[in-house]
Amino acid sequence: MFAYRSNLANHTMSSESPLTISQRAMAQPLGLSAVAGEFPWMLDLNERQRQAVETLDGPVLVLSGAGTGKTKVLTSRLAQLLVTGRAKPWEILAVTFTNKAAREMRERTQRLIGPVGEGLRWLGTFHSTSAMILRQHAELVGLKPSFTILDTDDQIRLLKQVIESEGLDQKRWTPRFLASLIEGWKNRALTPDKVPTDQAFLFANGKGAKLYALYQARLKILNCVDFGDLLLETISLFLNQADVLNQYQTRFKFILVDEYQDTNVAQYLWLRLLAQQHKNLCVVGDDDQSIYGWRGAEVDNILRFEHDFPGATIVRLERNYRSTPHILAAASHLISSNKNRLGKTLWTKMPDGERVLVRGLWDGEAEARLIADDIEQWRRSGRRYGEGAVLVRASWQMRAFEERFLMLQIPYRVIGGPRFFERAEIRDAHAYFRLVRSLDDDLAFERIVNVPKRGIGDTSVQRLSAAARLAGVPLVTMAKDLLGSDELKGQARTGLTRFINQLEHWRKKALELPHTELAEMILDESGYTDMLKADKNPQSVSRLDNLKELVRSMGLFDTLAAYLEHIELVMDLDRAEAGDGVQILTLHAAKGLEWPLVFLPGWEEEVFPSKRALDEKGDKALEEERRLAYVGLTRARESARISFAANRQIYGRWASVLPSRFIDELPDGHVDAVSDTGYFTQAIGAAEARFNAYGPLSTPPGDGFNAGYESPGWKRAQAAHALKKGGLTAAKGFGGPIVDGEAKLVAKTGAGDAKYKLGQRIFHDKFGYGLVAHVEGSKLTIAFEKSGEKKVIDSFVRLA
DNA sequence: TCCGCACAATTTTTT
DNA sequence: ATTGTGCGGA
Repeated sequence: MFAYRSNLANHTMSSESPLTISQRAMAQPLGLSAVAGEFPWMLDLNERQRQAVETLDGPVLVLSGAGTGKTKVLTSRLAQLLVTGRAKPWEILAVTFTNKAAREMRERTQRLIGPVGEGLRWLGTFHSTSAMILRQHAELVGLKPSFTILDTDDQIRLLKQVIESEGLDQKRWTPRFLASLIEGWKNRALTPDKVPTDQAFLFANGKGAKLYALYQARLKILNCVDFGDLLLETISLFLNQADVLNQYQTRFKFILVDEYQDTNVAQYLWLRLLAQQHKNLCVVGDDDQSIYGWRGAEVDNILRFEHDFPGATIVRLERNYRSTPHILAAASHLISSNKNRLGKTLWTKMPDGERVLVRGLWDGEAEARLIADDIEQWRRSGRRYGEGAVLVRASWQMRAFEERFLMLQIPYRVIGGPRFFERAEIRDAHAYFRLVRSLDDDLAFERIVNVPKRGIGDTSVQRLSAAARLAGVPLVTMAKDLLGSDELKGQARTGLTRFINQLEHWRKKALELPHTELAEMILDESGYTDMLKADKNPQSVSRLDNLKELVRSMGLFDTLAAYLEHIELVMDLDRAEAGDGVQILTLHAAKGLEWPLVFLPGWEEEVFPSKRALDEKGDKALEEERRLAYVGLTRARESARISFAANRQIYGRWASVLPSRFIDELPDGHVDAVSDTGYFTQAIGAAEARFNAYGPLSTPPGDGFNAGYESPGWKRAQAAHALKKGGLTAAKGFGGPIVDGEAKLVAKTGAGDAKYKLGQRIFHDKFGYGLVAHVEGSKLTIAFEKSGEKKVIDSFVRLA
């Protein structure tokens, strides 16, 4: 990796300096000896990478394939800009999507050039950078500099109020749906007045835009913004205040963007505005790894870069330092089925290694068993668990592996899932703190006024909010007024009185106590911890732990205010990454990571590519799914092992599934297809050969399902789709394939045979309870209690 | 106000 | 299967 530390003084000068005259003239390595010939990081770069680092002027698009050293280029470029004196740290804008990426970029830059990197004020996420700018000029867009950044939960609650205020049916028009529409509009930089009519009609018969406008108005009143606003408000600030825009355009001499393929329209406009003056915009990305279209990313941004920024230099990073040739060839061939791409040819100098393994299994359980066994074997061969990862399309697929790993006592870690700061208990705690910070934080008040239960139910809160809105005062103020009158009675009155008094009490204590002690006091006195302790739910123990962890992390900040300010944007306290364990994560979460051994299970039609994605977005989604497959394959350094099952339990129902079309798109020469009938290497017509190998496993016998038996998987998938339209479906209409009396049973027994014995009582999802009347391999004849004798496949049945 | 039951939904995820 | 949500009754 980076062998070079920050001792610039040692750099030798050389007449073969790569710098131009003008660069050399300007070179001012920040107080260190000027004109270092070869900067140390340069020695570490290949030709293309070097070009990407040295082309400092004008628009630059660095197309960096998987594993081609993208971050190295970015950080070297930062170092280059600083050390050659082309820019002061504060004159560089460097944006990423995640805090993690920003942190990594900062750290690695500092490793190259030392503490100079600390001065990079404008290295951050799109959102944090926008927030910095916006706080500076809040008044110009109708906000106070202290504006609060809403999280999704607050946002939904606010939207709920807005929808209610319009007298709409919450059930038909959910806040969640409106939130996703508004998010989509904001991603495309559409303010309420710009929402196209047809779009507005997606919600409540044309009220979409109006509700959006109402929501925005409420946000302003509450002095809040949501994540989308951070970008949008900044854009409108720039558009409406030429002097402000000019100030930033002048300041940012150089702009760097990471993961450009993930930018949405708003981010594109934002960048275009800022880059206008110096035009030194360098974007780094890979169109083939664009997998976030569903949340607004526009692959077009990267595809159109040359057009948008005329005269752009395009640098292709194609030398891969991660994977073996077989893996690269498989991935490259697969992705070549995509039409919408710029095109790259990855190559490597690595030795061949093993081919990509493709294996068909009887069902999901067998798949988990196989993968677990592989991992054990890997481990026995002297490797670590942590070198392996299981990459799934959707998180429900993780459970099978967890169960298996648990059984075999294979250590594992699930990456992703609910984030620490998104857990209910953490947000409840935050709501308390926010309310203590400022009493007019109505959203915080609403969240915890009855958590734990204080006898202040929905009716009381509704009445309170109505009155507060009418009077135009915060909820806490109105609550005090209300308590002075006889409006509230009984439990609600006692509860609210106590709550308000506690708030006052905590606010006083806030002045004397260190904030961590205050936090503990609040959690105790509010009854929150007692509530969790009393909760019999097994999760409440870990919730209490989370609260302890919360208080601990607060200790890292000087004040409560500093802490709250920080968490609004930087919500990714990494949970402890400890120990050696197999990692289980989604393909999305795997982007940017790598492992020697990568498992890619569940390559089945409707699972991967995901049926839902295809239904919603058709071909566009198919290409994105394919990119996801590409991302998955390119995570592997030494070994990539794809697998698919013939039968899978999805949402509690058994379904017979077909191999993914992506399997047919893999190139023959680089893939080994294996089934438990033997070991196959394809010479000709690989798909067929491969298919035949899987045939016995993956083709459920029965009417209609033999139709495409001789053809590749995709053709059969099409046949199955056609059948489905006619109502004859294995996945939905029936609880599983039925074996007709007459049907030739082509399938032989799968993994474990004769699981069932004569006379056993079983349960079938579709037909209910019955007794086993006859067993023939995996084919069972069952006498069902309700529907008589039927023939079914054993995997669709379980012991009753 | 709270609790329990019926019912529906169920990809991916960052800020 | 699982999990969250909304409604009706105690």
